[in-house]
Amino acid sequence: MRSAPTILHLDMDAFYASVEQASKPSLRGKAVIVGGLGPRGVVATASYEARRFGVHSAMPMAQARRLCPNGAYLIPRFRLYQAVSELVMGLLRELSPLVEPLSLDEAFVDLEAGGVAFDSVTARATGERLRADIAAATGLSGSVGLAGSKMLAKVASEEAKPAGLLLIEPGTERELLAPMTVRTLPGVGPVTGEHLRRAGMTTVGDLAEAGEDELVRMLGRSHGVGLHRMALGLDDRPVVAERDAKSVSVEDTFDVDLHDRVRIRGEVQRLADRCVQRLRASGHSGRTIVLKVRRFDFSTLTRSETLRGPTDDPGVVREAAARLLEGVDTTGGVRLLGVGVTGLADYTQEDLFAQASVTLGAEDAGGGPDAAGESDVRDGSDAPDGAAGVRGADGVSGVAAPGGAGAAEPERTAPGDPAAPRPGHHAAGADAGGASGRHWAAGSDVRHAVYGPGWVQGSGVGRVTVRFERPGSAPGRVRTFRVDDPELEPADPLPLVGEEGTQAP
DNA sequence: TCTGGGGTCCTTGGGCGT
DNA sequence: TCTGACGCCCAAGGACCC
Repeated sequence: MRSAPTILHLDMDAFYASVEQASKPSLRGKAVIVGGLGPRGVVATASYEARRFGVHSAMPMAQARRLCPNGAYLIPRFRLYQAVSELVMGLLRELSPLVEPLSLDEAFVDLEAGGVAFDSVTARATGERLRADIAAATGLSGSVGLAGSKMLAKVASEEAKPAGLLLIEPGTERELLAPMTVRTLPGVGPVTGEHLRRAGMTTVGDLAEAGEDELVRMLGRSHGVGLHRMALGLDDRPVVAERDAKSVSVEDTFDVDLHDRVRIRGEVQRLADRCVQRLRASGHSGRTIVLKVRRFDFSTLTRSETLRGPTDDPGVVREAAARLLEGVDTTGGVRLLGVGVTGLADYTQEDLFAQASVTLGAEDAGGGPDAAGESDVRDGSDAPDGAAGVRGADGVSGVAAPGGAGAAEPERTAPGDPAAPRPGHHAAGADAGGASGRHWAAGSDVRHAVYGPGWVQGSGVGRVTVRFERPGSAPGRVRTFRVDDPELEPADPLPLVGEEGTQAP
């Protein structure tokens, strides 16, 4: 806690949905829902217009569609969000070297360390200027909270939403917090919230009054002490610019539960490969391999194995994951599989022990960690590497053969594909524009040789519907083409402001 | 009518060396 | 040699966050 409100928390308003609205003028003022479009998708972000229908983050997509049947449903375009995020983070770094990003759309900034603010007046002015700079650079709005601690700055930005700024004057925090619900405090989710409610505590003031001992008794040492301090408005965690990753993982939820053991093994191998790609891209190796399995009834279990040293060898990770899978009962079906690596080493290093222990050991009496031997160093080349690519881009493939042809692959069905090409109706993997299979994901960017830049509004029955507009333009016209129209091709997103996306009226 | 993906942190309990 | 306390590592699960 410091004496001046010089910790800033920035939270971009409905970030993904706002970026989509900025890049697609016809969606401005409309209900926009970004998230997974498959049968088991959930909402990542809903625009404020959609929230009026009761749609919110983490809600199953099917439920969102019932509440808001006329909304525009889009898959996330992370590369675009990342680019916009970098612009915004750049503006924050102009204020201070101490910037702590929490996600693509949120960050803390220590204004005092940047020398740009030292009291309420200068802090507020800095916050206002930041909001204006973000609007100018991206066309988006963010909410700003200013306070003497991270926790309070975050509470302030939440209160300021949307498109506002709130500064909490030091000395006023306890009375401000007291009437707020316990869920306001970071770390109080549905479970803890209910736990507290049953004990008669619903407001932050109740927690402050209950005292530390009572909260420790209920919630355990760490959580109890932390929560009590927060309830009193006390929080001295510093803004930390660099945070080391602690784990890397990938997981997939399947449209339909997997039963076939061979198929399950294959998916685990794919996930292991993808996980290692990520691991390597981040410049890490890791020592503990984790397999995650979510069963048909949503019960989740994890199995892990710690090697003798860190590895980034795909063969080693694949084998460990496969071994872990052998110990898991999958009868009844599996809805999600995941592979992760924790215990990360700073940078990649060839660790002979790790490779050897997996190759030789592990199977001996009890699978103890004592499987010695350090021969047989490999680079993964002896594993059936080719298998990895077979499934190709793992996009959930929205246009898969309507009616029939499904027999070849009973699992992972094509997502609902009713003929009517409603906006954003087709599931799709990642950002793929789908050049190869001529699959046009709803919301993805395209360019037509004659009509210029646009985006896919929907596709089906051999047709793709494109709206031709760009950031800053007036809402554009819609045209429909054959999915294999040679004049239509996938394109990169245009910048939201400037260059091609000029600020037209 | 269901419940994503990528993370972090905490707790509990067992095994093991000293 | 046995036993208990302690600390550490590992495994598993759970809550929470965006």
